[in-house]
Amino acid sequence: MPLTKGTDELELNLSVDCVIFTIENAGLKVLLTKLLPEMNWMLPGGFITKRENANQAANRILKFRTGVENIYLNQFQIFSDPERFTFSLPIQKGVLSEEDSAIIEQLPKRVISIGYFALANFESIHPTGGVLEEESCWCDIDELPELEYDHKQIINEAILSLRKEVYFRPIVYKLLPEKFTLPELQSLYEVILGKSLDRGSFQRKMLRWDIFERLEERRGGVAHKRPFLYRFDHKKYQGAIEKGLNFGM
Amino acid sequence: MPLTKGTDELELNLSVDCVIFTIENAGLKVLLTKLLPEMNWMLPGGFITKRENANQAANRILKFRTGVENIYLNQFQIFSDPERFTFSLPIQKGVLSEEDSAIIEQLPKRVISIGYFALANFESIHPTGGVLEEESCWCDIDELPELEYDHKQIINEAILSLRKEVYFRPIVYKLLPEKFTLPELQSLYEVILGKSLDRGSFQRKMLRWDIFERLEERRGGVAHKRPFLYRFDHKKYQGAIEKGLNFGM
DNA sequence: ACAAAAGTGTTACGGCTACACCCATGC
DNA sequence: GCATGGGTGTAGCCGTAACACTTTTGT
Repeated sequence: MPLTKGTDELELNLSVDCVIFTIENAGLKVLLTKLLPEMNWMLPGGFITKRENANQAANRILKFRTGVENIYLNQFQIFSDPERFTFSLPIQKGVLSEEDSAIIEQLPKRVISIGYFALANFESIHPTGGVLEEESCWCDIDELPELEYDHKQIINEAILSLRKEVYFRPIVYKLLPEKFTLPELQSLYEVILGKSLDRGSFQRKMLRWDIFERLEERRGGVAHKRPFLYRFDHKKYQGAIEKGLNFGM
Repeated sequence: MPLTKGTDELELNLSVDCVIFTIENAGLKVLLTKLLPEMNWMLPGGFITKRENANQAANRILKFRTGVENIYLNQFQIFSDPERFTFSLPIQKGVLSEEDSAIIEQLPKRVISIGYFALANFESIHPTGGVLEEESCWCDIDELPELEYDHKQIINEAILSLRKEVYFRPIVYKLLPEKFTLPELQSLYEVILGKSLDRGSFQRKMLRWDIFERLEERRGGVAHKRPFLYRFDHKKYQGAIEKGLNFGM
């Protein structure tokens, strides 16, 4: 697959980079990709096309990388340093098509990037696609490798923004499957906020918000009391918003 | 003064627009400018140059428009609709220099803009400068005229962002002179949040935060008890931050 | 039976709201 | 003296943290 459908359809100095978060094994991970084996890991991203806005570009890239639509997306910052984009891709005959090489040589020296973060449920996502048969992996935020460009900075800013957002909006459930237990939700909050929470207080706080629907089912297969399953309830959430409820942690 | 110092120094599809807030007569105002009499009012803004990042551009524009440096600035959103920039400037011989006309004809059809809001103290600002001897005015946010491009939308988003920010960070003092009274601070909060607050509770909350230094002086010339003057204390603020104090309203 | 973890009850504390009261000032 | 508005005191409510206790399950 060629890098683009044709240079003239892209805004070559405007890109979008996505920090896609997920939870796996009680750890907060981000999706990284490697364009070529000789390059460092980087964030999934791409140029904005001439006929879409930044949100549309981010959604397109997310769908391309994860196969999932309607993921939670948040535009959190712009990275506009004149020197941030130092394109180190080795241009070798045989690795890139003639067309792609020509495109890369035409790229401007300066690209500003719009940073998005996304929340994805690990089970429902299958990182695929990407250009040039590239690799991709979920990487724990405490074990980031060397990254291309300023992508490490982008991830760090994304984590800060995620925390800030989580501190006053109940968005973390988007990292979980449709049905989840309160202990699972709590462990999620603990990972993201980086501190432990009291179980009793946490449960009561969540239930007082009254935005989750408690199901009849319980999670089985555990060597202790089986916890109830809950599901996010959009109607209840809207109602709570209208009442001016405060979701602060 | 010509529009630019030379087209090749600008990123012609990247602009910055500033929503500069101030308080006057107990009303929240924004600074608007008019490039030419035939045009609608618009936000102060400009293209990013090749050697600066977005923050530097916003600071440069702010200094140019207000004469003040180190104003509080917050990058709050990007406006990237492909159709948002429909340049309606009437190009007439005699109004624009040959050079400027040539520049405008070269402008790309699409410009994305990075939205900033700024908080300025009314007394210390003297809106000046601007190109083409243009007018400028402070306009109440409840009485906005027709605006060029999508600038009305940008202002509305800026107001929302300002409120959000104010709800959990004590930044409003930046709209006041160095020394201010608690009632002045309260009236500011009331204007921005759009609701009235209890005086007693408000004062105690502010004092509990312990980020303002109470001076010996009082505000005179009033037909009632003279209120104390306060000053924002950066050291105390840093201390409060480190203690994890919550500045929620 | 026992360990492990879910779920619930209880208490104490702190912040917030609402209202009352007192004080200082200019007219 | 009086109206105006700043400053402070207080009682009640509510959310929260902390901890103890009970319940349910798999081994």
